[in-house]
Amino acid sequence: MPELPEVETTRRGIAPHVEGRRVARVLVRQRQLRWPVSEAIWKEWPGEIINRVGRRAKYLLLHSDSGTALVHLGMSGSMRVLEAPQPPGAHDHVDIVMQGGPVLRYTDPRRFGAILWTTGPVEQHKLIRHLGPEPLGPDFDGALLFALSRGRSAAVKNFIMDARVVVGVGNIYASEALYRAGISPVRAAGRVSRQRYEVLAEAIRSVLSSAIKAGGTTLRDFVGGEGRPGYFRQELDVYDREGELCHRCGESVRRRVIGQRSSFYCPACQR
DNA sequence: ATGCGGACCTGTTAGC
DNA sequence: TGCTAACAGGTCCGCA
Repeated sequence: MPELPEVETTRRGIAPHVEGRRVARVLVRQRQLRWPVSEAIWKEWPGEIINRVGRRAKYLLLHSDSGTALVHLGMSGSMRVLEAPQPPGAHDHVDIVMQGGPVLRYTDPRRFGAILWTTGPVEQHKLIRHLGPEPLGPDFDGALLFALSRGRSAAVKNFIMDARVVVGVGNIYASEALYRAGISPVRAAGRVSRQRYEVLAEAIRSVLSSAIKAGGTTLRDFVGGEGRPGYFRQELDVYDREGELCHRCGESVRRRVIGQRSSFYCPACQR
């Protein structure tokens, strides 16, 4: 699924096509996603102008005067712009038809995503309010990671994937950032020094920024807002490279399950 | 408060 | 070739 770079790629891809345009109608073919698609999505949204496409964590926020659509892509979702009509495939659950023609098509085979409507301040929404800082924003740094990690016995990989600590770091980029920082993914979060958290915070920022530049990572089926795959896969150092050679030292990359998720690391470079 | 496991759902691939 | 099991980019929730 889309982690932060893929969601940001989607945001940048769709924004120019929908900002300032009016929603003509919304077609919901499959209402049952992680939660049922909000009724307001097809009852209240049509007629509204999408003023701005924002993002908080992995949520896309389509702002209108009377409310905001929250879109989450789950594990397997994508949202892209169709300039010309195309017949829907099996997992094309929702079409947002814009006045003048373009269609925002939401696709999600596993249906772990969500499309919800909210009025009132988005930052107070139940799914948003508990979230930690944006990793590319001003409130995230090594000092924060250090402070929040004291006394915590959980693996540092799980710690940086905890959205209350920092948002947007998913399974791919957690492994990649820990590799760049030279920290073992299984090390207890509370046993990483302040100095090493500074390095890790910078590694998280750099890997996410580079992935955004590449249009995200496509492992199997991700496409961005313009329908194109992301090219960061070529730049991955460890993720999905079990048995292949470490780009830095030549040791073979290992896979290990941590917190029920596959993790990849170099046993020589990461301590 | 923290940490863990289960839940949601479908598709692809590895292994027998 | 065909069946089965494992695994996949997320994250909420309930329990210990």
